[in-house]
Amino acid sequence: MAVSKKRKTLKVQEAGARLRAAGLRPTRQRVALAQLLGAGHRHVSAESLHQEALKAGMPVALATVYNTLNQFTEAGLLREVVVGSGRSYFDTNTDAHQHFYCEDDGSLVDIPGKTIEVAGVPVPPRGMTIERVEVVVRLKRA
Amino acid sequence: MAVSKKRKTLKVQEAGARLRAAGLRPTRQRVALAQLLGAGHRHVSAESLHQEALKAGMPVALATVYNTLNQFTEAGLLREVVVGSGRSYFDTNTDAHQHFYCEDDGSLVDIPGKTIEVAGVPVPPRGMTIERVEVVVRLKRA
DNA sequence: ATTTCAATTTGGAATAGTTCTAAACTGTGT
DNA sequence: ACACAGTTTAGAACTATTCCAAATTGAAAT
Ligand SMILES: [Mn+2]
Ligand SMILES: [Mn+2]
Ligand SMILES: [Zn+2]
Ligand SMILES: [Zn+2]
Repeated sequence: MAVSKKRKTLKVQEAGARLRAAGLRPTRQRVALAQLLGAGHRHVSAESLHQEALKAGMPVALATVYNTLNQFTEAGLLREVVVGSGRSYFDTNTDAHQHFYCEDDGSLVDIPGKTIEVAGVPVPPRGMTIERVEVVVRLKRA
Repeated sequence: MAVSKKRKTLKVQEAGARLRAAGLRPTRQRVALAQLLGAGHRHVSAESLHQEALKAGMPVALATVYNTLNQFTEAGLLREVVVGSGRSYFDTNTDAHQHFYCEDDGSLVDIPGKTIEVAGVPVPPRGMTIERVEVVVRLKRA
């Protein structure tokens, strides 16, 4: 029998609370997406999250998924990871950590926060501040 | 008076030689682009290089610029730097070095090769090899 | 020099990811 | 219940890039 994996989701109540805490109105759609994103560390694309919501019986427009992911990112609930032209992921883990990225299959794998050490980052040009030091370890099939 | 900056270009002869050395047929278009790219370290987008070629009186189709940049990259003459969804630059400096990237204006600035030190890169997942460790220092206007 | 043909170029169509628009809807305060 | 700013939505629009099939061309062979 084809056992369909069921991902653990947050309770509506908790998702709503997180949204309010971030200053976002807990609409039906935002709560649904927050529920899907809320449990565990995940890397999603707008398209993949959209599919997931539909399958979970929570219909949401793709435009809303984009809006929501951007709002969550601005609110600090998500982090955006850019790996290739046109391929950008949203990461539910907002702590400092890095990624393996495999160009062949587009997969993104976490490297725990304390693993990689970056030293010697120079002072930024006048009038600029460092927002983040991003390390992506690009992989190829051996 | 508006002094139009004239960028130094390679001689046709030398551009041709580089192409042959890389196993690429020195067509008129490829020679023209190689001339523009050949002198000094540069960061170009397909669109910016296309404009530059037109202004220099070397008409080339945009599709050809894309083809050529990709071929040059495969041949090891260029390196591709991905900074944001849809924004990818080609770098004439293929040596190991890193970049400052300013999201506000899309500018890319070199960080010399030996400046940043990355330690603790973990062993890649089974069946994969590390192709490159990419460090991008993301900046915001202060 | 002429011939030949695979490699290359080209303009336009096609694609993919994302944002925009303006009308419909809904959460929240009164 | 009412009002309205905030939100959602379908579809159009946009941007960067690749694909296509026809025309051109570099270089090798005669
Ligand atoms: Mn964004
Ligand atoms: Mn490419
Ligand atoms: Zn991650
Ligand atoms: Zn560079």
